[in-house]
Amino acid sequence: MFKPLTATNLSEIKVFYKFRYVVSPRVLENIFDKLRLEDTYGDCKDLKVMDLNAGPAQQSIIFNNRYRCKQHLLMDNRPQFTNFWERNLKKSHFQMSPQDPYDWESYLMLIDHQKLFVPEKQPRDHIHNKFLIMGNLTDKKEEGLLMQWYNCVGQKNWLQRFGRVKMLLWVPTSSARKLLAPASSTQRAKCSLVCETFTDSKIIALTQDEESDLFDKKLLDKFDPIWVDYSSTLPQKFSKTKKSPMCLLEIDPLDFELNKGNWDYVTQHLMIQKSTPLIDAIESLGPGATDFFTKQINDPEFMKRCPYTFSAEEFIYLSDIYFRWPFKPDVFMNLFNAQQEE
Amino acid sequence: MLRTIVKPSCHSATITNRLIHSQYIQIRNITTKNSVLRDNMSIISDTRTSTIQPPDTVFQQSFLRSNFLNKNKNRPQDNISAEFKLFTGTQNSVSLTMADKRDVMSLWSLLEACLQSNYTERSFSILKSLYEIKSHRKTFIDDYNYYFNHIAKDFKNVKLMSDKLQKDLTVHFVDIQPNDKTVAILIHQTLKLARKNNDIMNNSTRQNLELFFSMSSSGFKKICSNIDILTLDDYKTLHLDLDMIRDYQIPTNIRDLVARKNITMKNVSSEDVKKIEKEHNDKNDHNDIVVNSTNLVTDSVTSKASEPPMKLDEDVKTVEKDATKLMNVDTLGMRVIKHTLFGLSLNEEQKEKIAKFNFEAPDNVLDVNDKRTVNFYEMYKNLKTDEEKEMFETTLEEFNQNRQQTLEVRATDAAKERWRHDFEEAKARGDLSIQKSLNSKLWKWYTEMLPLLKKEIEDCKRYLNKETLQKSATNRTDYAPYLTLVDPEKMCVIVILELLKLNSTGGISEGMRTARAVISAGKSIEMEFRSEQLLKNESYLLKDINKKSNEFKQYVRNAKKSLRSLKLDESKIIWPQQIRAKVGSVLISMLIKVARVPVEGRDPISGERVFGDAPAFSHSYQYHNGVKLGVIRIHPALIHQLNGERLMASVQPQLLPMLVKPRPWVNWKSGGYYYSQSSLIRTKDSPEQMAYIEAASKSNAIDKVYDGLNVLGETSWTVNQRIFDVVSKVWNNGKPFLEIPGVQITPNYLPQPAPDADPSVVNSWKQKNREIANEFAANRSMRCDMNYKLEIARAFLGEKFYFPHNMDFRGRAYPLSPHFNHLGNDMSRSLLIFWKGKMLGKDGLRWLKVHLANLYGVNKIPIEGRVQFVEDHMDEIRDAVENPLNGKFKWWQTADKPWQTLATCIELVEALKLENPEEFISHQPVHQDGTCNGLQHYAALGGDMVGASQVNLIPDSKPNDVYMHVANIVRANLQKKVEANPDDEIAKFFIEKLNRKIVKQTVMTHVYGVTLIGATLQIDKQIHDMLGDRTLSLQYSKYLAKAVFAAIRQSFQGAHLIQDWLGECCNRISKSIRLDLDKKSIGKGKKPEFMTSIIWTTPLNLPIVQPYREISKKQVNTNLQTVYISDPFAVNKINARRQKAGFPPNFIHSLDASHMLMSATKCREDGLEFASVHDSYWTHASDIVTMNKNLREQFVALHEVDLIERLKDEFDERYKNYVQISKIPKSSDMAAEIMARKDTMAIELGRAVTYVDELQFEQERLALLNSEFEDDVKKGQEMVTTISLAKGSEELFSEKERKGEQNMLTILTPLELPEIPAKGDFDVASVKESTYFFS
DNA sequence: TTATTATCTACCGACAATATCAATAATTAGCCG
DNA sequence: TAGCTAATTATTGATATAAGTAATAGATAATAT
Repeated sequence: MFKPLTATNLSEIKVFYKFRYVVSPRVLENIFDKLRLEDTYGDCKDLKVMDLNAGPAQQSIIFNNRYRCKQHLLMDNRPQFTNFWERNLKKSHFQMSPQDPYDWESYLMLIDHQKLFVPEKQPRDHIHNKFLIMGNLTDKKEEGLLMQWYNCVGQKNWLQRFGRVKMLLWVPTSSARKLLAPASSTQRAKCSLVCETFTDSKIIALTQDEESDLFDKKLLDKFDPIWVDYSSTLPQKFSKTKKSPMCLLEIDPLDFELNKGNWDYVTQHLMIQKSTPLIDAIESLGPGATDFFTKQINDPEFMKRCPYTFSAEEFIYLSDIYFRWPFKPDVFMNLFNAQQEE
Repeated sequence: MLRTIVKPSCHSATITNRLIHSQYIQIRNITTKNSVLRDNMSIISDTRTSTIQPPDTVFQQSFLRSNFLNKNKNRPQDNISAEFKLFTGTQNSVSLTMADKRDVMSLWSLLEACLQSNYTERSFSILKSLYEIKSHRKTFIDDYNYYFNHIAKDFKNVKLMSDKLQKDLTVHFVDIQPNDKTVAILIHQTLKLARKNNDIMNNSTRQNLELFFSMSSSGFKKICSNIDILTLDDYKTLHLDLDMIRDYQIPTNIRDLVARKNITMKNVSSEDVKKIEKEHNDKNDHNDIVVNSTNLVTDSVTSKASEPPMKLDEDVKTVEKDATKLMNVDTLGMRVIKHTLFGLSLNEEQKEKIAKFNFEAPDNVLDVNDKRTVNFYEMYKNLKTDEEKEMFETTLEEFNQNRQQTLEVRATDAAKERWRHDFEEAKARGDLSIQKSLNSKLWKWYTEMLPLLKKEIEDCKRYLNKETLQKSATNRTDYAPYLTLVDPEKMCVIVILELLKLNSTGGISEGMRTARAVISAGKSIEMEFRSEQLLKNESYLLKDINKKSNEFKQYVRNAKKSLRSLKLDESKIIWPQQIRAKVGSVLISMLIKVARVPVEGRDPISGERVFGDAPAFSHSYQYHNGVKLGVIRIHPALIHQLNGERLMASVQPQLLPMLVKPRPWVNWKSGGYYYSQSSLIRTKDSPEQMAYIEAASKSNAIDKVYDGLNVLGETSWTVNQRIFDVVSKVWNNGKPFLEIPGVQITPNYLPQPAPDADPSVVNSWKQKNREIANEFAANRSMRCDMNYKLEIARAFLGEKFYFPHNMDFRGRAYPLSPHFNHLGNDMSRSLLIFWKGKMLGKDGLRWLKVHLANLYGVNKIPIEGRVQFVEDHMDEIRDAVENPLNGKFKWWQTADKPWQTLATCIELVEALKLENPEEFISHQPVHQDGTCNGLQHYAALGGDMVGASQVNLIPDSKPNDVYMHVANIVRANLQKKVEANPDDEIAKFFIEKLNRKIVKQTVMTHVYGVTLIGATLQIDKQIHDMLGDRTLSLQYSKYLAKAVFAAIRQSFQGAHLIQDWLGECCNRISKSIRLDLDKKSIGKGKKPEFMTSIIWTTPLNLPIVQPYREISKKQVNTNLQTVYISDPFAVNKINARRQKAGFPPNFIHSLDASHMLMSATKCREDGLEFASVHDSYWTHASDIVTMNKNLREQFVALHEVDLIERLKDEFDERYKNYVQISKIPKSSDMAAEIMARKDTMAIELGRAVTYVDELQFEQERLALLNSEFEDDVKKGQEMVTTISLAKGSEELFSEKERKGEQNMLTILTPLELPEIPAKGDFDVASVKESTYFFS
């Protein structure tokens, strides 16, 4: 049992790098109550946890007190936090890594080279029951990394190569809104499709603010999240720009099989003109796409619909058609374009 | 009834909006259902009123030094004077606010379009809009005249016409007075009607004419000067038949034509013609060859209609150029050009005439009947006497006049014919050929697109005629007037060529950016339209003349020739960018609809090959850094057909080298090509720049600039065939050679990693492939560019040609024709030689050798050493000439500039073959380059002794090398550092490794204001291989960059002070505001936006306006997508950073440009051929000594005036009543005073004082001071404002004080520029004796 | 008014984001006795 | 048909987009507090 950090401890941290962390033990306990991780990890005695951008690590402490997992690694490369650990977590049994969670190399190093943290590889027929990823990406700028982690689920690489590894991520509420936007929502974006196609994502908790107000009420009702007050978070003093409304997502990867390259290409291009009827938008897949798709789909009503109304399944259907197109352009062509000259 | 109730306008509606709105209401009942005016103005949306205003005319009076103009006029050869002109407020257009100006421009283009398409009603409503723009009123009559001239031709009688005018000017356009042009229109129409009704001598006609003549106060002569209105017949009738105008009232250049009583237009007796011909010939003192030669030329304008379609196969085949065939030669664009060149090949008669020349040359050159090249250059070279040469050139010139016209005007026709020809040929061979032949495809697209386009044009016309009641497509309302201007056939051809040309541009490998495509397509249409207009205007004056009379044509031609150079005041109308985009997109979307290509693919499931057809183009998007980018993709199948090379289509036929001397520059819009309009200055659509140039042009202040540019344009060139042969051999080989990359069909991408590979692996794969794609694209574009160059060179083999020039905004000259010119790379330079040859002579031979050494890279040793160097390498040189590619030594290939080296080797060896090499006729340009020209000017300005000697301004026995010098200083400084600190590893490293090359780029770019990090990266590029580690090498580089900066500062102290002074001036000016600025632009309590750009005039009076402003872009809807384009007329605050960074280099460049132009003029006076590449000057070897002398003298002449002082004087006056924002310590007395005054002001006003108030008070004070009444002046003197109190604050507080102090008060203070730094001891006159100044 | 954060980084020739949605302005349609 | 409101259409401004952020580091402008 490691005592949760006190306000005095935490006041050592001066800068939060625009991130936000829940530090109230009570709120954290509530959250874990709701998560019911026991259902997945049982007694947790084989559970390994990777805690990315762990920050003040209050959540890690509460978690570990509760579940006593086999291995718990905190990763953060920001001096405010690593120094804080140095001073306050010396006696904990956390494994601390000062590497950059942003850098893919950090994981290769830890797992493949130094073998300091080696998760078990499990088949994809169930959620991984010995490996959990926790993380905090609450700065808006980290949205890119969040999307990449989501993408890793689709690619089955990075930490997701070990199986369907659950992720508990604190993310900006605005990002969560995009990710969870259902079909026919105006918020629907390509990343919503990533989320819907590759994961089962749920809102567990969120801060109440103007961002959370923008969430679709029905959606929130469905998740029935825990409302977190800013008083249970750090930093306490913040300006408008550093408010960082945030939201905890429980992300369970799904089992799926598909040609990701084609799928990416099709979704990306169609979602550019998401409110344009398919019949008009489809040609942007390549010269002659209209002819081929119209013939293959053979459903004028479908062609009249707009991409933002399509479900994940419908996009898979479209990317299957794309796959069958003999004259399809190389989906990687445009990845190499557009660089500046000397 | 007019609607009288105007709804209250909304908040955001600005002045212009309101204006438009009210007009709309006024005009409603004139136009029908559709509101034309809304349409008129719909492209005008952003309506902020301007705050860019040049100083008003009150200021201007005092600015113009009265003696300046006279002085200049009387002594055109005058040296540079310390006087300057400001060109402010001299033009109405300048004093327009920018927003108004934009409205005017938009309306102009619309007016032009509507009139050309005869939408008179609509045109009239546009006129009304123009009339409503108050600031435009003064010149409104010109617009009205334009309109009136168009509609006047439809009047049945004179009464109707004058009634219309009467009504317009009294009812609709109150207060507008007719001017001389209005009168000219009335007269012309009256005469025309009279002629038709055969009552010229009728009394009423005479009465009408007399009445009209009396309408304008400007006098008969002025009225008669409208040669764009009055025709030759009119002049004749007025002068000869009616005797209403006198001889001297007729414009001089056509007086001769009119005065000849015996020529009537109806019947020209053959005797008369002979007489004329005789007179003409006598006058020119030509012999019979020339007389005959005149028949070489047919009047192309008159013959155009009746001319049979070109027969491509025959023409092209008969005059096959005798040169190595190039790979990819069979490309579209070049065929067009070649065809036009060949298509005008000599007919039998012409050949005969040419054969009459007394050639002394091998038969193959002579025999024009042989199916070989007509190589004018060989012919010319082989003529024996100067007389014959001169005669030959005259003949060629006349012959080329028409070829030039064809080249500029008929290129699209030629392309189209070519396609059809290829299609028919392919059809004859069967379906397969059609599939294979690119041109056949293009023809098919063309035929399919044409009906679509015609239908669209019909729709547009219906819309414009209000026939259609249903809503038009929203974009059509904007583009409709413009789409009806150009022949649809031409538009199809243009848009097809445009799309093919843009393949692989903008970083897209199989396509192009949509934005760029639509805009350039629109621009091309506009250019075509403009060119047609020019053509129309040209023949206007003579349009009534009987065209059938064959003999008379010659006469006409002569008249035209004299008129050609006289096209004054050409169209200043430009289509708004949005219109270009819309026009372009409608055409492109049509092409996308019809253009298809056969394609081949593989069924992913069965694996079978599948054939089909697909659109050749498709519209799509890409993401670039998460940002969308519209692209037009080209189907890979078509890309394949283009064989990996970009099509040659983009060689805009209008912009090739010219076959005749360019039209001389006479004003800012007139010069260069004959049928495509170019502007003196390459303004980036900046209205501010244009306004100043126009003002300068109108006041005839920049004639010297024109002179200089004309010299550059008159230099005649031809292609160096021997180099061409070598280059084409290398080219066809397809392998990399020197800087020519090898042929590569597709990039060799790395295979895709497994889908579940680690992200880092995927990323590095992407990264590497991106690099591969980049390199591939770079190589291809390089090869493409080379291909252009070679193709143009090939087309112009044996031709005599010229490069028309214009200037960038600093005054540096550039050829108008892209790709192939003397500013190009080593290869294109080597392909160019002077058409005229000059005997080497003693000096020439020597300089040819020096030149060779310079090109090789041996240019840092004394002249004699260079001569010696060449003499020591004669074996290698001979080897290079005998066997350039497979010689023993391949010496030339190791040169700095290999191709030019080879060219010079050949010239030298040829000369040495002669018994007396000094008698060799040389065509090779020999260069004289300044040693770091920017620093030369800086040193002269700063009077630096050390600096001046390092850049060879001071006579010396050997040339100095700045780069070496700087490197040495750096090394010495490092040495000291090591002595002080033996552990300084970096210093030690560089003491060992430092060389000239490492510092060269940094020294060079230092003049351009390179920053520390920029220099660091440059140096890093040089050294990172030595160190390997990236972070380490950057660390080292930064260290050295600092050291280099210090060293430069050390040795060019004076120069540096100047540079700093320029920078500080710029700082202050760009943070200043006009006292009388639009107060509304200042937000409540906010700081005003800075709008003042740096403006100065060069020693040649060219006004230079730095165009750096924040750009504001808007999305514009087009048929394909929205495009994001900037509105050039938007009023934006300046970009202070760029203003500051750009000013020092721009100022220096404006000086070196002046130097060049002055030198050019001088050299031409001395009879030299002259060309320049900014700071490299070219002439014949024999003339180098003269040129060098001229260069030095002109440099001295330029710098004899203290140019910095001149600049300061100019700034002081130009920015006289400007106010800058500054900070002073709160603790100072001045601050206290200002605060106190502010408090009293606040009490006076009863509220807190704003910046606006402060400005208002100061303005009041100045107004009082300038008042006529003594009382007021006295009041003004007594008045104290916060700003008057702040006078002198800049000098009062030093930089340090400002930095150190925490508590600062922001104040407004009159703009004051820092004192000029003291000049060093260097006397610029010593340059006259400095041999190595340029070498 | 001051502290933090974003931007930009050598001149010229030279060359470029876009779809969508919500809010608001402008225009048209419709209404009635 | 005048004069009003309702309905429709056009315009404008804000926002999201993708998804390694190649390296650098220091001055300065812009923005938020």
